[in-house]
Amino acid sequence: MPDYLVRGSVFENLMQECFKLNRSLIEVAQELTEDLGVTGAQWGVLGALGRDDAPRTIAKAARRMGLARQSVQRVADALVEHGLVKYLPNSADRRTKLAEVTDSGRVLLAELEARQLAWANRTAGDLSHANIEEAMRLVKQIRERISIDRDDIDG
Amino acid sequence: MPDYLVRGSVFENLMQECFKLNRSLIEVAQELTEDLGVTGAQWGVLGALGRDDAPRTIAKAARRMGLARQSVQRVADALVEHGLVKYLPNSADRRTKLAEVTDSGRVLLAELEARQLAWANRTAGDLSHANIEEAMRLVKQIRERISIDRDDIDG
DNA sequence: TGCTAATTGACAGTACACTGACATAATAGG
DNA sequence: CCTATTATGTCAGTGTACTGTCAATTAGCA
Repeated sequence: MPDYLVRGSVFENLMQECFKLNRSLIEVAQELTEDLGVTGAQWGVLGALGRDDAPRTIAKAARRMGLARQSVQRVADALVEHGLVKYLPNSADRRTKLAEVTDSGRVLLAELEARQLAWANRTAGDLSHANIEEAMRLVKQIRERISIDRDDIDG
Repeated sequence: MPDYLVRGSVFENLMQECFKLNRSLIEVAQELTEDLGVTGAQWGVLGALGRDDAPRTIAKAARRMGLARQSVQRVADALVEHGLVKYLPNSADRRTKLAEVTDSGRVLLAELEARQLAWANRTAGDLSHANIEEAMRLVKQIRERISIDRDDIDG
C-alpha cells in the first residue's frame, strides 16, 4: 500500500475522532450549564462579551468567535431576554447597539468559568501539559491547512 | 502559576481548536458534495449503509455512527427521496425496514470516496503519517476520557 | 405461556449554525 | 459633496442533531 493512501486513511480517522470529540465537548458544555438555565452557545457568547477586551458589538463578537453574525445575534438576543446582557445605544454608530454583560451575567460567567476550570483539570487528569499542547499544535496545524482565508463568512 | 492551571488553560485551547477544525471539516464535506446534489450528512449515512458489512436497519446504523436514531432516520428518508437508498420490508422484524443502497447510490458513493481520498492526500500534504497518527491518538485519548459510556443516546 | 423490557419507527419540538436578502447607516473615493 | 461600497442588524429559510413521546413489535424472563 503506497504511503499516500495510508496517510489519507489515517487522516480520515483523525477527522472522525474530531467529530466525536466535538460532540462530546458540546455535551459537556450542556452538562456544565443546564442547571443554570443557559445553554452552551449562550455561555460562549456571554464569555466573548464579558472579557476585559470584549467586543462591544455583535458583529465584532461574531468575527472574533469565527461564527456568522446572525448566529451570534440570535444567541445574544436570548441572553438579553434572560437579563444577562443588555443593549445600549451606540452614539458613535446609529446602526449598532452596544452589548453589555449585566451584573447577574458576570456572576453567572464567574460560576461557569470556575466549573470549566475544574472540569478541564479533572478531565486532563494525568495527561501531561506537553501531551495536550502537542495535540493542540497538531490539530491547529491541520486546521490551518484546511481553512485558508475563511475569516469572512458573511452571507 | 501552578501546573494544573496551565494544563487546564491549554486544554481549553485544544477544545477551541477542535471546534474550529470541526467546522472546517463540515465545510469541506459540503464543498465535496454540493455539486452532486447531496449534503455532507447524507454522504455520511450513505457511506454507513453502503459498506460491505453495512448495518441494514436505521437504528443499527445510528448506533454505529454514534448518532441519534431519529437523526439518521431523517437523513435516510431524504436519501430515499433522492433514489440513492430504498427501503425493503424486513420479514424477520415487522417493525423495521431494511435500507439498501441503490445502484445510483453506489455510483455516487464511489465518486465521493475518490474525491475524499484525493482531498485528504492533498490536504495532508507534507504532514508525515506519524504526525497525523500521533494527533489522532491524542485526540482519541482525550475523547475517551471525556465520553465514558455515552453509547446510548436515545431519548 | 404470559407479562414486562427493550427496540424500532414516527411525529413533534428545541437548539444551533448557516445562507440569502433587505433596509439603514457609515465609510471611502472621485 | 455626492455616490459607490461596506458594515450592521433584521427577517426568513435550510440543514443537522438533539430530546421527548407514542404505538407497535420483538425479546427476555418468571
